[in-house]
Amino acid sequence: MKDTLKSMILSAARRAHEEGILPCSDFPEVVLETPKVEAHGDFSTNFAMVSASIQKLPPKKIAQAVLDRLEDTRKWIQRVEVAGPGFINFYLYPSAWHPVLEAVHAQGRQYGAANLGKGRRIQVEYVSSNPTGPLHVGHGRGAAVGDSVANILSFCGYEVQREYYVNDSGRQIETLGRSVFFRLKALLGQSVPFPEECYQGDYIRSLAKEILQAEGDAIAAGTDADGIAFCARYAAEKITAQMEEDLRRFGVTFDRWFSEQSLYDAGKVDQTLAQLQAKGDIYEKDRAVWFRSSAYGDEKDRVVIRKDGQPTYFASDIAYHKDKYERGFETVIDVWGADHHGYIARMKAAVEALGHSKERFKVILVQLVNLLRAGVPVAMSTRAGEFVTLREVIDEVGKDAARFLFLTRHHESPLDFDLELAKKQSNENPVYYVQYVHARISSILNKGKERGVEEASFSREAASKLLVPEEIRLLKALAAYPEVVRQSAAFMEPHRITFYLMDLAALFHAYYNKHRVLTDDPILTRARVSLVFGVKEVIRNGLSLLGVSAPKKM
RNA sequence: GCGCCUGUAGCUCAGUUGGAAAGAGCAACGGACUUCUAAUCCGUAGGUCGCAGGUUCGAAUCCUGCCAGGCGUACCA
Repeated sequence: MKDTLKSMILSAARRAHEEGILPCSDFPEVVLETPKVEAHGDFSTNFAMVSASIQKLPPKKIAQAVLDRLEDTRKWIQRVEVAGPGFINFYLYPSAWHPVLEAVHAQGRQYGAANLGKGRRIQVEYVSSNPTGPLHVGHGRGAAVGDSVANILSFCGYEVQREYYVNDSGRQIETLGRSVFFRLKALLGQSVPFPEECYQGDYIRSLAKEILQAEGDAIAAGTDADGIAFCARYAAEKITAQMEEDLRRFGVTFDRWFSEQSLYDAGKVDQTLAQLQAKGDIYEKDRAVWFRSSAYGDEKDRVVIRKDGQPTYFASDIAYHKDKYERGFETVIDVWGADHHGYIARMKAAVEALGHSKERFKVILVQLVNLLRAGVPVAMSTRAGEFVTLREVIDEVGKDAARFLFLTRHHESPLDFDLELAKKQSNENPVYYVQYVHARISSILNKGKERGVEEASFSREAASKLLVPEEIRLLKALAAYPEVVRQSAAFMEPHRITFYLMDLAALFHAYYNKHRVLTDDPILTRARVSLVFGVKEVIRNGLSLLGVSAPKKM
């Protein structure tokens, strides 16, 4: 609809030019927007104001010239006016909105989909928490954002792969092994000191107990080094499996769990460093090996091999990203916690040094989550093993409420997550507000079916009965959905969907309270059933992009 | 010190990428259930968009400089 109006405006302007009223044949792109105030019409364009400097004419004069030459072949426009400093405002007939409903009915689950991606391959990597402890709330936000971005991109025509990078190598895994090993020793009755840098949480003791029961004798008989290595492998696998299960319950599943260790096993870290070395981007200084990231915009060079000979995390991360591009992804998206933002410049530098455009690497930074209970901050410290796990949050407030609340903020603003609020089944909790629309409409449709109303049918005759302002508002909102999805994909901002759904829900609840869907007039009833069915479809579609269910009953 | 993010109603936050008079929810106050789900709705009240300049027809939005908060600034990950 917008596109049709845009081309109407442009051809009117061209005619004005041919008639010699507008001197210049150069026209800006027509931007149509929905005014904030309903009194300013259904659509509005600043075309005349933007053209003013090119045409060297007052905006109002240009607007009038365009307005006089509009050819409304579809009979949509009830009234056009020049307003304010030179806006052209369009007031449409209710019938202009009826085709929207036809599109929603025809496209169903696909309504709102776009083909921005044109099948291009894109990878979203998210969560990627070290397998040294359980997932906590902060990871939950990253999971919700990453998963939703993946859903949205997939809905918009990208071929999306979801990946979890498992840091199953290096120092922190060794620390994990030692932590479990020392706890196990203690269980064996040996008094050993428990180093401060080791993980303190209770889950370490549980793991030690498990190993003791299964492999206790072998561990006791073997060397400490073997014992630590065994504990490390066992614990990392076990924790990874638990994370996978937690995420599954959170509605998040990955196409691939990518092991950091596998990069070393396949010699890919060495290969990658050799490639950079061949380009002259690697050098030795102070007995360590450095990557010349400052040549690619980073503030300084970075160590890739420490002087003790051990590669840094960054070294394998470069190899990992090289591997991603070799797997054929055109764009690679990493979802990181905001505390990693200092890492972006060096990773971008690495991507560029590997010969890929920086544009092909994007980072979504997700800000911290402050966990509250009834307004009081809940203390969290990973070191001390005091934290609220994602699993506890899911158990306490449910998957839907948690995922929805994580997406009620722009991902770059910090989020207060209140456990009590999340559990509240009231207006304070937006997830129920939106889901309630779906449940209410489902209920209406059931009642309608009992009375013999066909739910999914659309007819132009019936649709023409949709005339009250609340109905037009709903139709306009449905019409806006595809644009919201596109923007959400373009900016990788799922919260746009969340806010759209809350707005649509508000419009529906207002309509519901003012008008009855099932009336004595069969044609009007059919029209309204058809409308609310459309609303239900869009609510369900939107919620599914957020990974939230759309219940038929509440 | 430098870098990134954030400052919008009492609180929590949106703001269509530069548009018209600034938008919700919560909290406060007053109303609406014999009706398709009241987990809902209607109404009232609430603002120097951190501050100061600049860019132009027009700024919460872009630029510069301050102020405040968070995070980062490892041969940790």
